Amino acid sequence: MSQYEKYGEYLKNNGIRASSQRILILKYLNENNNHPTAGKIYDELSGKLPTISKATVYNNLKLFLENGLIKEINIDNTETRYDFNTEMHGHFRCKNCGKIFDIKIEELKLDTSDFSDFQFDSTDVFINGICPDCLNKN
Amino acid sequence: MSQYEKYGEYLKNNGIRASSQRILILKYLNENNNHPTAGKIYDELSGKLPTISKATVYNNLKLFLENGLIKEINIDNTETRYDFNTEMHGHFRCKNCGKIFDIKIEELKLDTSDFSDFQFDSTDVFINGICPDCLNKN
DNA sequence: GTTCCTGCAAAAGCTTTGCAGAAGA
DNA sequence: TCTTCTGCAAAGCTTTTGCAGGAAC
Repeated sequence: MSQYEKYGEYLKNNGIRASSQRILILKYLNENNNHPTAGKIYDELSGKLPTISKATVYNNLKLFLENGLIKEINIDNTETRYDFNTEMHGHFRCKNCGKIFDIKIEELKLDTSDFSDFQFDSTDVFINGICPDCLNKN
Repeated sequence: MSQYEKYGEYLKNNGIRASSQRILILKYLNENNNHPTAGKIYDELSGKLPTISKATVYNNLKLFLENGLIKEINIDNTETRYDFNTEMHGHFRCKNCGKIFDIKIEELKLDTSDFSDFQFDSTDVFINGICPDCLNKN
């Protein structure tokens, strides 16, 4: 089975029709752990499939998100980033250059005494700071 | 010293000129722990000071943020929320109604072995889920 | 008096939506 | 064949910017 077919199967197993656009978007997210924005994904895929539109990218990212295939990162207020990886990790964001680094979480304990009737779906940890490259420049 | 003068002093102590607009914005954030958006703050203040503009609200929120007077919450991708409180707590957001609740963090331990040369400025913990009110409705 | 701020309007992003034609099952 | 998706363009949001008049110090 080709890479292409593999992603198609994966989509169908999740109840999503397998269009070539969807396969390309999913493949990109899986192969590039760069926390890309929708715009970045669009720019990259335009090279391979020039007719693809931004609306398709946005609509399908939303669809993947609703089906739990990907994760949303709202560490920056101007644009949403996406992440294929689902294992528990935090995100460090450099205030200066905007680069994002994965950081492993060893332990997170919340006081849930007032939240017994709440349904918890996901937890995100965001760290803001400055990366070594930017520290050296200043 | 009046409430008004108190906020003015607070601003000056932080090297910021004390305009009536700035005092109102800061006062609103301090007295309302609702994690308001810029739009919400503008709407509320328009009642007291009809001539205030959205640009002023946005510009001053940015200014307060840069000076560490307030905190930014990017739990939702469509709009930025603000928080006067600086003590360490997480934010629970209901996926259904969008309401935000403060949640106390007992412990957070990160694996910083690969981050020794990074400067850490702030840490945010966001939890997504569904609140009891919305759970009961469905 | 000098500097900085406000308010207005317009612009600049990111994201969503309506609809006709095309592709998937 | 029937349903669903794509691509285009336009619209809808939040947020930022330029500039003349006004307020703070």
